[in-house]
Amino acid sequence: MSYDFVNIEHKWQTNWETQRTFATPNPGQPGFDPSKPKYYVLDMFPYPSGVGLHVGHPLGYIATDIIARYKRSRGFNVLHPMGYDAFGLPAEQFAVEQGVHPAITTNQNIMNMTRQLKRLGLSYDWERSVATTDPEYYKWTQWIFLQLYDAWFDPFRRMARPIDDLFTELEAGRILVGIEGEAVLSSNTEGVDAVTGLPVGTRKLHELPPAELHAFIDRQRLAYMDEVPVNWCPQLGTVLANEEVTNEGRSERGNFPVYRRPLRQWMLRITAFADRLLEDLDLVDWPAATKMMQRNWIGRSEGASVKFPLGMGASSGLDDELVVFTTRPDTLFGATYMVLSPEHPLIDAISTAEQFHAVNAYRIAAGEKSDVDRIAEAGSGVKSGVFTGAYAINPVNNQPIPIWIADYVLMSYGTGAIMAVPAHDSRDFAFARHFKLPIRPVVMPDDAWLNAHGPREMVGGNPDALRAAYAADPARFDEAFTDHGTAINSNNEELSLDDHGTAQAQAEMIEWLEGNGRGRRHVQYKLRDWLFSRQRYWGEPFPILHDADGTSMAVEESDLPVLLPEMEDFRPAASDDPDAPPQPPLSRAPLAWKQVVREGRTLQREFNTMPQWAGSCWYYLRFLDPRNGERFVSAEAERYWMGGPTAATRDVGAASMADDGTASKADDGSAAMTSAGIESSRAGGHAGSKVSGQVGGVDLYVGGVEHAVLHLLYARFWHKVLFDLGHVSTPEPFARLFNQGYIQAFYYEDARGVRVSAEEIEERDGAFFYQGQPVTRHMGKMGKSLKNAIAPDDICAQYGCDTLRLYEMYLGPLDQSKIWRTADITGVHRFLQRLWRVFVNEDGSLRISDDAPPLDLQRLLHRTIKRVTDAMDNLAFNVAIAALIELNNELVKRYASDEVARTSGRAQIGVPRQIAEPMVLLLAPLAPHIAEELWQKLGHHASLSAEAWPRWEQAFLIEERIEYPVQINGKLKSKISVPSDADDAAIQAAASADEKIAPLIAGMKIKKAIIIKGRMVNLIVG
RNA sequence: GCCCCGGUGGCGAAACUGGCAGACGCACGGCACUUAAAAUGCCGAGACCCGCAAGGGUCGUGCGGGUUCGACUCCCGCCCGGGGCACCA
Repeated sequence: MSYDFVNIEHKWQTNWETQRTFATPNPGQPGFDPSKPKYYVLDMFPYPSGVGLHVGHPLGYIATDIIARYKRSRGFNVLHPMGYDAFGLPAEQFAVEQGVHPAITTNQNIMNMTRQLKRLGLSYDWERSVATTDPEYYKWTQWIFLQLYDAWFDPFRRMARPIDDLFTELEAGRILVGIEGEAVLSSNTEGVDAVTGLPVGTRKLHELPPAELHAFIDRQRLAYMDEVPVNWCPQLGTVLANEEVTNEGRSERGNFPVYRRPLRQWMLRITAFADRLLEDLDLVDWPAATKMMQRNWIGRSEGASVKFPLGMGASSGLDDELVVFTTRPDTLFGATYMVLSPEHPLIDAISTAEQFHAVNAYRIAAGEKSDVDRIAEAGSGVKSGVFTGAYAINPVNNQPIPIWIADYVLMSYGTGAIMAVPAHDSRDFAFARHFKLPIRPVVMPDDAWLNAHGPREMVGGNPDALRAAYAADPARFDEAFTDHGTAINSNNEELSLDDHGTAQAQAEMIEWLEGNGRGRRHVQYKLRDWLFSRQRYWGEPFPILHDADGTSMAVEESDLPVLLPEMEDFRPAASDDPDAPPQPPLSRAPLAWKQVVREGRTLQREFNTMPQWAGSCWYYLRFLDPRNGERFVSAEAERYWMGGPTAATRDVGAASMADDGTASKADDGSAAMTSAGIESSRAGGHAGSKVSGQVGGVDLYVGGVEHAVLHLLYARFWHKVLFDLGHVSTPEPFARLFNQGYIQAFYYEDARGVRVSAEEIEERDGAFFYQGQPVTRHMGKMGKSLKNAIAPDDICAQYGCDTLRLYEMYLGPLDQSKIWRTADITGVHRFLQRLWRVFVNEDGSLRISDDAPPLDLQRLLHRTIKRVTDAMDNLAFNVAIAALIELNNELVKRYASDEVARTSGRAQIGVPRQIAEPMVLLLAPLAPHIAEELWQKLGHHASLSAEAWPRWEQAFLIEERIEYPVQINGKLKSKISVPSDADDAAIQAAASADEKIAPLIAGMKIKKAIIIKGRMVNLIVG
């Protein structure tokens, strides 16, 4: 009987489903074993695509399945769920293309993808499956949104707290309301009023009219509405988050142009968590590249904010000041001009009449400049700009300096204004040279730099002369000196930085600025708040109601979910016009949905929907308890599967965090660096497994690197809010992250550069043809757009999914990109065929003997167990498969060759059961169907998924004799075989006596013999 | 420009903590079985040189140095490829 994979695989997939083999009980449920440790292994869930899977998609799913099966046999309670991220643009666009309602296409696609995934034999607990579009799911997405809406960020404690606590803080006078309605800490030392002892212009709770109080509270929420410059994509008919816009200023989805435009939108206050999102990366075991991307995205810079009073020419009449952020406060004496971004709001107020025309012309030109132009300009180093006619006063020397505008200063970072220090910033240097602005050196470079960048005629000259030349005119040097050095020209009456190193000078300058109320230490982040609303139909409705007077309020928890209304026309209001107003499709919903009457007042629902990312921010929590109708997840299930610390431990951590936050100067929410709690857990070390043990969370999370910032940053943010509010027990959601590589394949382009179907390519004499026409071959990520996708269904039909699983894992390390070559499948397919044949006779009977296996075979088995086990622990499945092939080759050699069959008589000789059974168990996570079938043939009635992983015994790993390579002066010359218990002297004697070695060392003196037990011998002769 | 990751036979790749480089697979060559092919099994194989042969020698993990008895592995300086960030003050 040959290896009939079609029937075997179908049989076992059906069996697993009907026997509920992989259904995983929660604590307290029947069948739950509390004595076992837990292991939560998770895939990034897919969106249900209309074209289905290609063989690149399951790469990660196969890997997690192998781990899930392996961990089960290692005695863990394994949680391994799968679901669908079904809201969002792709699903909606597919529905629009098909002209079918997205609810229908989404369900069809989910069914198709589930069928495809089940065919791969993946051991998911399908009973836990969720779709983010299910009202029973998005009810809780809305509920979490309300947690954000009903929370604020307490800068004292550096954590999210219920909004009601804000009243407490107002009553206690710890929080005050500032001039512009902003929150001010009473501990703020800046501009304190001499009479009240409080910051100037601030008011306490009882001084506020109710409407202002309401507006103030709304502005503190973690989910708030604000009019901000947003990314507006008219062709998608929606606004987009910064993370969804490419560097070229186009939409990540669809590649449509995106325009910046002020609109009132929902925002989530992720910036409040910037420092914790940054610090806690040290707690998790993630790929270095992914951590790096998150760090870059958060973009933390330490420095100072500095106030520059406006001076001559300023027409505002106010005692205005210009605040800038700098990472180099030590160079303040070198600030010879200032630059505002062209969008800066102060420009109109300060520009002089003579310059107004030029300023306006520049502003318009800058606004029309495309992002591509700006990038090109940045690359070229050419700077454009215009003088406003106004001056500011440099606070350290009271000198007036001109204020320019230029588009190399971005409104979206810092304050949209800079102090320019041309001597020590390359952009300012280029600008100052171009516009002949003064360049004042305030940091002396080292001699090496001066030599490398000085005027040609001075190279190699006297260092003193070079220094003098630099101090006299840095413009003679070919670039700005931007490194640390020694301060010069940096003294005033109260401050002398000269001769101090940069780090010291920075500290002294900040001290001076703070002492004189001219500035303060400041940490700046690139991260901006998360634009959370979309003008699309296929998303979660906001659980928010608006009153006619403009106030908004939360939908009652008991009224959740707010169902997405049935609509025939769900299409977005797409347009080519950048100035077209956003028109959320829900504004066209039936009146019965749009209007809600509460306490006699008619309220209007929010018409925006949530973005794609909302559902994926917390799905890993819903899997823990997917059918819970009372809570988003039960506390018990959450604590068990996420493995968070016990309640007692957590209280200690929270207390220390509060103490530290209170003690530090967390004035603007950015100054407090590290909390004691985080510092101490960080001290636990950097080794992955140790750290993940401490932090809790998903034990292994596998997915593509494309989510390095978007999904992973958003999910961490939500998780931290839920953690602060006491809804989850761990500070981080994903203890260990693994990014699998992509599957690449050849694709083909015809003479016009149009891609043609890779399936229909013919190869002749190394050239490629499509329908007779020559085409060129390229390599790229497998997918629909390159027309090189291969469906797993086809491979399963032809070779079986065990073969597909093995092939994908055997291609190479999981985190690398790999090239798919269907022809190469034959290698692993042969392995399974040979395995089958060595166990099973042609008539289907088993070729197994109950004889004790020979010792050398036992040793090979135990070596294999060790190798496979180590490989599994390292996710090195290619190595595990190689070890199994090697063992199988040995079995074939001994028990299946024609020679053996002829001389011994078939069925008389078979694989010893003591070898066969452990081998089948080792194979089971990788190729589960054939393993189950063989296991059953071996006489077992239950699924092998309940069997324990084979153990290797040290005794079988020890050989009687060890073969030592013998080197002379480090060069391999011979090999000797020595009893494994031989001591060094015996080994050396054997080596010296070896027939190849003896003549080489004859008459020489052995200066030194290096003998590494069990490894090698190296004789040093002279 | 800055940051991260990588570079090992014709190809995909192994190599624990510095200890026999190339396990395992593909492709390839030879042999057996076969009318033949396929399939299957066995054998061979890093490159170069010497030898009829058995065998022997030299070189070899991107390049150049260094540390070490010993380096794919550690250090310094380059080259190439992939990815990320990119006027972020």
